[in-house]
Amino acid sequence: MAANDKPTSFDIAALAGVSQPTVSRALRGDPSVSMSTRLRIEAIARQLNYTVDKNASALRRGQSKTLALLFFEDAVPDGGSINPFFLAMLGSILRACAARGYDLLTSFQQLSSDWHVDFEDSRKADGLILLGYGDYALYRGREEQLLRQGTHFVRWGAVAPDSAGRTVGIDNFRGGYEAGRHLIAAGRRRIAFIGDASDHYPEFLARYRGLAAALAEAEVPPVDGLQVDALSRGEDGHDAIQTLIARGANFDAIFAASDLIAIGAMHALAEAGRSVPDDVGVIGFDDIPAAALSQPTLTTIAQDYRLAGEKLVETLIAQIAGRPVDTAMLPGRLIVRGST
Amino acid sequence: MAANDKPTSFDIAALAGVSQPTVSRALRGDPSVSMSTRLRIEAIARQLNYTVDKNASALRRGQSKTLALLFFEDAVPDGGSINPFFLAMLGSILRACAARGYDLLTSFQQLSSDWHVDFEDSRKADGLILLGYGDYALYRGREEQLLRQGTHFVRWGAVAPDSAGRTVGIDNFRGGYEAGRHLIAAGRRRIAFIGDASDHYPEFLARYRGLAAALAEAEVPPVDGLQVDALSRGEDGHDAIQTLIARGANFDAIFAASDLIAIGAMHALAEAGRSVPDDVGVIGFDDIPAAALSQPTLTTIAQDYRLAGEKLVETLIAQIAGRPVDTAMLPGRLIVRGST
DNA sequence: CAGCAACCGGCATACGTATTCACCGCCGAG
DNA sequence: CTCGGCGGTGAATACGTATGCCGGTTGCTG
Repeated sequence: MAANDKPTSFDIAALAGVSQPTVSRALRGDPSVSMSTRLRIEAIARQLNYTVDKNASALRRGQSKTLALLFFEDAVPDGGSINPFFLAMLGSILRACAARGYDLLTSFQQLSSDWHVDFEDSRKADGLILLGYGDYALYRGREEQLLRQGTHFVRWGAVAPDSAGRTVGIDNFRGGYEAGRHLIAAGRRRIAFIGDASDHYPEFLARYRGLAAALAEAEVPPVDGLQVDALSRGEDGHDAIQTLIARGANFDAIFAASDLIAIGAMHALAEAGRSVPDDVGVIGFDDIPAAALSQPTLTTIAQDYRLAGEKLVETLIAQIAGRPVDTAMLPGRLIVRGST
Repeated sequence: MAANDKPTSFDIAALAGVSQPTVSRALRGDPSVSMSTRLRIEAIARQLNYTVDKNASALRRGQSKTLALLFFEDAVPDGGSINPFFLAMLGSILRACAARGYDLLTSFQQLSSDWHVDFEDSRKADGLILLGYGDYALYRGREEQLLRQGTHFVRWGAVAPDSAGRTVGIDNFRGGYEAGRHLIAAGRRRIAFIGDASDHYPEFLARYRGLAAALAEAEVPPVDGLQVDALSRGEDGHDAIQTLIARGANFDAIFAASDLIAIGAMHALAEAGRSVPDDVGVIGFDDIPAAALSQPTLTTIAQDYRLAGEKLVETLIAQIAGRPVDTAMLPGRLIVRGST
């Protein structure tokens, strides 16, 4: 070994007086290596600062102990920032991976782009985690391609019955229902929903349906004209409120499909001179960090991103290992703050 | 090739009637392959959905076309969330990597832990990006180890003269100075600084010194007792304000070392019945997304994370390629919003 | 004392790509 | 006509690890 090269298992072997395969076995904890040999090898390895060459290892074993995280964004203005909720998920996914000895590759994808999905193809990753709100129709097709190729993946999103074991998501319907109940219990009767309620965004749609169910249950008569489309940015929420007001809509509460929308909406309400929560109650969805920082602080349905990341990783790894997996539906949790 | 296996360069070669090395050369754009052969090979590769096995490629070439991003956190409460500013940086780093054909591995590190810094050691990455506020003393030593090992890395942080080419950072002193000038121009005279001003956090310290310089320049007499330590969380800012008030300190403006701190501080001010910006002006640092969403919206010194990510990646890649690099100092930009 | 099992560990090789070197044929110059 | 050169390609091999298979040693049993 030249003094400057990274040591290889051959170097260790030479120093330990054994063969290279024995080094490999010893370091991987193979029981067919005696304790004393293992200890000797480990000591030398530590001393030389040896680490397994993951490329060679991955090449030989056919798996890389790496997962890839793909963020999707609908139309990213090029400097645009990512929805904080997904960033929070990133954190918990990272931890879950680390706990299981996996590394994580991260990547952005435009929904419209080709996502060559090079990662598993090129064997850099053993599986894919798909994350992002976005027009469902757009990646429906890609997903089928992944299935055809036998790629391992899990998606965060609306849990559909047809994607068994490949989706982990929150119970959006239930979340919407809880939000509705909370507002109704607070005496609100004319509740507006801000968010796309088409099947292009199945998660938002489920939240809307949950709200509708709560209203029906409480026998609150539905009011027309209280739903406004909005995607996920704060500006969208802001604009939606202006639309409502321009329509002359009469509302005493807002259920926003995401916290970003809700916060944008609160700004618009403040500009319009409506007080939150006195005139209008506002509830969001996600529980992003900014929800606790806004003024007033935002009541919301928290998605447990810690559990979510955990579940995503666990499900994916099980799938890779060929273990049976079942679709996971996680609970949302109502967090009452100042806005209601 | 068994029908179900991923195709290799040998499969392409057989179909194209050439040898495997020719396939490798053709796909890598080596000019020694004739145009007609190249086109034939490319067509077949596309048809078979062939992608280069990155593990084999990395093993053979000794580089992986992958960078690793290491987040540092001082003391992470296990579910804790990451400073949004760094998450924003993550986004821009991702884009910069993608633009240059690099993948990005992401990882958390506790400052106290061993960061075996396995990534470059184990050849999964060609270089490291170090990101995080944190007690400088704690990773000083590790950095020297990296240098000894010849690891390629760049750090985001205070640009020190002794770490030539390995640090990219914002001009914290200048940022603090601008913040001070802005507050003074607004008629503030008793400006409190919230943030650690010891050399354990050189970035915060530089911001503080910038403020001091602005005060001196304007011949505003310094006031004692207007600096309170705070790390980076919102609660720290909140507590710091309470400390100030408990001290009976008389202040008309706050310069917080980070936006999170500033937002926490604004909450504490609201609780204490002080109006922002009427009674107290508040300015932060970073320009995290929540700064535009808080109420009132927060005046701050923006760090251009887009440029920052770009610079980090560019510097690191240059270093890997053996090109000379120089330390980069980026400008901050004052963004005036509602809090001043 | 022979036979056998359990235990350890070595030999050979496979993983898929990139690169070095050698080779062949062809063309133009001398 | 010969030779040098060059464009284009193939053969061989290296990268570092993991693993199937097999052989040797030890200790125990009958």
